[in-house]
Amino acid sequence: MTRDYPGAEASSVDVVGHSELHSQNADGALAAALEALRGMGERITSPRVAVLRVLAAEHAHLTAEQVGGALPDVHRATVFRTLDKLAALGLVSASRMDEGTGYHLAVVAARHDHLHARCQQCGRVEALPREAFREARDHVADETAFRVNLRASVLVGICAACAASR
Amino acid sequence: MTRDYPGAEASSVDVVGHSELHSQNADGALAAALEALRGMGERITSPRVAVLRVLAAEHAHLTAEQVGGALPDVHRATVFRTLDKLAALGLVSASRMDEGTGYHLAVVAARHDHLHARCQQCGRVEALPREAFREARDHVADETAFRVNLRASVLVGICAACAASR
DNA sequence: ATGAGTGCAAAGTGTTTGCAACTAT
DNA sequence: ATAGTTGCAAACACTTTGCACTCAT
Repeated sequence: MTRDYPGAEASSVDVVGHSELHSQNADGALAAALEALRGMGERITSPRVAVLRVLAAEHAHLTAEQVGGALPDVHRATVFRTLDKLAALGLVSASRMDEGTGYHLAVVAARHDHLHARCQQCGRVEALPREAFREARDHVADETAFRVNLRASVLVGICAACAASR
Repeated sequence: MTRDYPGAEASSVDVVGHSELHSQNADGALAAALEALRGMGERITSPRVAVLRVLAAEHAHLTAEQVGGALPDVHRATVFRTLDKLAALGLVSASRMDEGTGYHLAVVAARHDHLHARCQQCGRVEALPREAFREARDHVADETAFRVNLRASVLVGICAACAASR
């Protein structure tokens, strides 16, 4: 489940302190995403490549505006349509954040098996180990019958950097 | 900390299966909120009373649109301004949900010491016991230095009703 | 060649703001 | 009386849509 696409050689990572790692694998992830796109019979167009490249380069969740801002030559409407499509195809995962909908490459997300956490102060989204919350989730499921979906949830808090600077 | 305002007589509640309970205390909570408003030297106006009444009646998080929809005689701009103000005063708590910003009475939130969970299917927000997640939060804080703020977080999952109906 | 995908412009949403009238204090 | 609030309308930012054209297949 972890190595099911090319360019996944550096798989065993700790979930936090990840940011550097992604630039290393960015093109691998990009290639993988394009491969997947092609495999699904979808067309490889320059806007799609561009959007995927942006998402592959940044680990953080990016809003449509941020993606569009990084790609001045791609029309905004196309950015929205492309992100929607990629999300529908399952290639990127979308989650609602304070600033709008945030997108990032699903392969990256799946590989990390993480949980999203957004810093209330700086707004950055980072990844937390999901296992830590599994027990709590199961406990809650037993007690209340509500089944928490950790993958889809976004926790909120204060990141290490912001905690340090105050 | 739990009984610090009038109308809080039914305090010891399990956090789930709460919906009925709120209608009982709705006017108590409303009175408390108005009392607090007054105490802060704020003016008691009919839009404010109306908005608070709506929030006191419904336990679920309501969006500005829902509140406004319930109050056709209050101008939308006023609904937004009122909710903003009440949130700034700390009388209502605001959290970003899929459908926009959700608001509910802070006194209710504080009393319940809960954690928000939104059903991916029906969209309803319910409360989960917060304690279940404390350990996980502390564990994550030790390991990653990210301090999860459970009060501000909104988990996502499938509620009991939706899980049953499929 | 041909239909999916794109760019553009225009229309929707949901939210905010300037200002005159109003009203709780 | 008077400062804080409201209603209105207009502005806003973000997202979606209709349509003609382009380009990957």
